[in-house]
Amino acid sequence: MKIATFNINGIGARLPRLLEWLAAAQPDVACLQEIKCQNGNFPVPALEEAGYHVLVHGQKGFNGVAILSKAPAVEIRVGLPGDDSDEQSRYLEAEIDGVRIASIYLPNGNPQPGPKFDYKLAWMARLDAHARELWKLERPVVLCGDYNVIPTDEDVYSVRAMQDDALMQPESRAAFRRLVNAGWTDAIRSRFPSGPMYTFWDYQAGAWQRDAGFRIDHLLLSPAAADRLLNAGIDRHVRGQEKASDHVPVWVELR
DNA sequence: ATGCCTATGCGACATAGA
Repeated sequence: MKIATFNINGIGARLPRLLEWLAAAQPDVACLQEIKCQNGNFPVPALEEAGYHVLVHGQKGFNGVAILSKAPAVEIRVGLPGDDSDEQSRYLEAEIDGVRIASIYLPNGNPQPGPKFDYKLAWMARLDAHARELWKLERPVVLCGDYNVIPTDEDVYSVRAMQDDALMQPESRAAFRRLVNAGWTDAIRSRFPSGPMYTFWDYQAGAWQRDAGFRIDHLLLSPAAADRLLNAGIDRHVRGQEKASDHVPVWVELR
């Protein structure tokens, strides 16, 4: 079972690239982030024609997450619990082939300090609380998405260039560590323990050409899922295509 | 110190991203 996460940065601009990647990579499940459209404008027919069931949690203009699956999916949760006043579409959870899977678009948090950074940290605390509930299921769970956290200095092309960014503030990293250290497996670091494993390259200043990237898209596996881990990888080549997203797909294969 | 680029929207620039 191949499960992927892909921040597509706008479905309107990315549909051709997404369809090409689905056809080539053949994921059983694809968790998407930043679809940037309302539910009614998501191209469900084109994706169904490509062989996928579709769950969408959209929003006009910004944010928005979706889950595509070859097998039928049961929608478990729309939106992250813990704050009824939160109207941003950043969390969608489904049960697919006996695996609980979440598509996560964690707030960026810039500029910091400020209200956006406060929202990021509050959102991470809510995610941590919900992850602990999922943990209690003692079943295969995959929490995947754009976490907007650079976990360590090894995950960024330049610590100095990014030192004031919300993505690698000590508070952001501590919150991510608190989540992972509860017992989740960071799939990419499990497979590739060291070295740069970037998942994002900015559109600006030739970041892709000079490999000025960082690792912010993650798949966290519960013990029952980690026991089934066969392989993990990053589809770097996607970033070099015309009209590419600034993120690339990251995936795991479970037995 | 800032912009660099890209996507979206009741567009003709502003906002958000990271």
